[in-house]
Amino acid sequence: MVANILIVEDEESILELIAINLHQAGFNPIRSLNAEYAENIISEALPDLIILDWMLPGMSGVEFVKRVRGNSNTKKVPIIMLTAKSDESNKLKGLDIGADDYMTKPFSPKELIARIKAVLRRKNPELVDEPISIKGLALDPNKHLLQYNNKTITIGPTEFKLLNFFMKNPDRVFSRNQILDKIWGNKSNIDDRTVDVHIKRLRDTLKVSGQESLIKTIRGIGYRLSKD
Amino acid sequence: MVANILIVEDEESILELIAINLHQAGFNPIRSLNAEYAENIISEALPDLIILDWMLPGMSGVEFVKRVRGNSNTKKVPIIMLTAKSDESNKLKGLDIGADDYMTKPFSPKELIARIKAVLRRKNPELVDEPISIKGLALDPNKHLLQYNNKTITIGPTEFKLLNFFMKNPDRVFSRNQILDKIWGNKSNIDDRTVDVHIKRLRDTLKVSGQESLIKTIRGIGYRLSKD
DNA sequence: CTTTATTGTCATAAAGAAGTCATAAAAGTG
DNA sequence: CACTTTTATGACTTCTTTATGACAATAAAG
Repeated sequence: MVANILIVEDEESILELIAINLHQAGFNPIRSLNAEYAENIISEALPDLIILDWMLPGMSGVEFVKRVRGNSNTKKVPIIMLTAKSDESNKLKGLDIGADDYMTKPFSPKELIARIKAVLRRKNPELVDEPISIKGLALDPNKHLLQYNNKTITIGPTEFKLLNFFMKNPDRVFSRNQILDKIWGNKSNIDDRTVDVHIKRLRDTLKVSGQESLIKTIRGIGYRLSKD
Repeated sequence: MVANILIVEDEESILELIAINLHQAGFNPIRSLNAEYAENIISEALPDLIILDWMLPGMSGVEFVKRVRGNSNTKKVPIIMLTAKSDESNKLKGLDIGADDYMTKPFSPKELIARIKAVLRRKNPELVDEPISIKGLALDPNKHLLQYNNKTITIGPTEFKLLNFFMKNPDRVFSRNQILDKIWGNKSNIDDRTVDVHIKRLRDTLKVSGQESLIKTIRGIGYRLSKD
């Protein structure tokens, strides 16, 4: 449940600085010194977010964004652009061509982390490791702990991930395939119906809190958690 | 388990002043008059924290921080920067490039110690030698003593460090690799599973106090100590 | 230089989870 | 209501992960 963040930055010291800060913030940094190598990485496994320098040797940042956005597999990956302070005009251009946010250098690592979290919260809420509470159920990803009115509930790994996902995306319906993608990863070739079984197990787990119907079945579509 | 603190400061009187104060506070000061020598020291044995003057002959403090942060072996070492009062702008720059805290000269030794402890508490809580007590278990790092209701419990060195670490970081889950980093040091190439064995030994040790399940297994993730 | 403690590793046992499937149950449909 | 489609559930097997005991190497103590 750790977010993989691809950093594309040609200046090694900055690359490393960002990587260290991401690591300390609990993310998994993936380093790339140029856009070409970054494309290889992406084609192998989709990162959860890309931090991209505007100025790159070879393929430029703009070109890279265009290509990422142009490919249906990768077009949804959030991108944060890094630009030199002077290039104010680039900001608009960057957002225009599809970046989700931008930052001017030099920036504080703290702010970078904050922006990453903001973007992830918007795009992939379940990847942001913040405690969340719904209907008396409190889930804390850092502590890996689920409590109901301060009483700890024993819960299995997959059920924990499932519940975390649903709690961070309340009131939305997800198909079994969407759930498989998010929880099992987009490479798995697992049966649709396995989701049913885990939903069942999650409901059983939640029975002790009387919240066994927290997750509703939307017939023909999938499942949904209602936050109130 | 005494924290080694490297001081990089070209003015000898200040260097000595800091060193003496650190020594009195129970730390182990290591002196360096310039960044180049400091690098040698670091390459031999990683200090637990670095106190770094901004203005140095030869390689500057900024450059030094960059290099420390740029090396994967040393990138995690906490750094406190010392700057002249006037250089307010440097403060931001220093924090930007990766310092953990900064102080303006002149400063009081007392404040310095306080900041060191604050940084260590944040980065390496287990190095701050303060007694701690959880669920009737009292651990005193200074005395290297573990007691349960005033009865001394015999405990091995590694198990002591482990318990100290967990008690200073309660309620948080740590992966085996995080634990290896913290207890064995980030250079060791020790097997993951060795952690299991030491957890087992620690649990055995704690059996006499009936606290053998103080440290919980979080399957697929790691281990956690619950403080209540 | 013995003797004793401590360490890290390994093989194996034990425990826990995961995924699949068959069948029951429920929800739509006409 | 009879029939079809979809979901819930329990059982079972397989796969992973963790716990444990034993051992050899090393360090520390006497």
